[in-house]
Amino acid sequence: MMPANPEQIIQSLKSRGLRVTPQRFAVYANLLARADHPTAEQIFLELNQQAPQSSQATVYSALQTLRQAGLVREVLLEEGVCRYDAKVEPHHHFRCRGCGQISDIAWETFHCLETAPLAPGLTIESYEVIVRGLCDACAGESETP
Amino acid sequence: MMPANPEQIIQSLKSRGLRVTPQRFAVYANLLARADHPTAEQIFLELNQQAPQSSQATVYSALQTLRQAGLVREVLLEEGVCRYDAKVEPHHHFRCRGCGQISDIAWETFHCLETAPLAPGLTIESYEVIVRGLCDACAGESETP
DNA sequence: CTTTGTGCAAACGATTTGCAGGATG
DNA sequence: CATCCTGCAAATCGTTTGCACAAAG
Repeated sequence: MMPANPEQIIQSLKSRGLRVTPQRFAVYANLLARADHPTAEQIFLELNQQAPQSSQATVYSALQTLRQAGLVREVLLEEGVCRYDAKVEPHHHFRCRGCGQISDIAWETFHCLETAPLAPGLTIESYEVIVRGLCDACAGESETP
Repeated sequence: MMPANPEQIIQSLKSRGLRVTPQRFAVYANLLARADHPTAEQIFLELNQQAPQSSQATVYSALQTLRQAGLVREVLLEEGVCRYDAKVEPHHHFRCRGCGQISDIAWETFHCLETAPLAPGLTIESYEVIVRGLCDACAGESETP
């Protein structure tokens, strides 16, 4: 992976034909630096924790732009919440029912479509496995109720 | 499958300890009769097409109740839209990028977890494969642009 | 008769929009 | 210097809530 180099971030933006603005840079850099899968609002809050850097509308618009440029991906695992992920290479997700934490699952873990031809007439562009359950910590807690 | 029998619907509701009201019955019957995966609003509109039968709030509340009772399942494939599905047995989904249509994929099509032990410490409760691409019709349209 | 569901309208949270001013390439 | 981005506040969309009335068991 090895992200976080400012030069690389700027290059990524430029290579997609995007203007490099402080706000857009900040949003993308923040997302690259995080291992969780934050919502737009979480990014907005973290960016402006020290000093105001970016308005709400700008964070939303930056995320849309980044998504259209293919630098960022959305993750939809909960009702009414749209999360974002700077890791665009294909991978799967696990969501803990207890704490809501979302973790990545390596792509190589499953090979679903290689072996199973889908319904005829469907052109497959991508797929993803979503796993739900309890993480280590949450499973331990609910063990002895 | 063979749903749609009013008696069966009433029995399903009762068996989960739910009161059988006309509105709740209508919401569940409508969902059972549909092959698509409608949003709450779509159900609301279809129910009230002929004559007013159920208010918006009641449809939402009925769906919540049915979901808690395990008679209905939510399907999250698009940003900001929560769809519902009366087919609660495990299965996968395909979403067409062109028309947005969602179709079911039989559970037997994939067997992901049987062969792949996940990360240690994770208790798996369920999983689902989400496939994206183009359906027959949409693939044909975009063939010669 | 007690409990639970319904309808309405107002409240709500997340996201989008219109527009004027500002920064980027 | 033309284009695109930002910030603000208002608008919008889907969903939830509070409360009085009505219906189910």
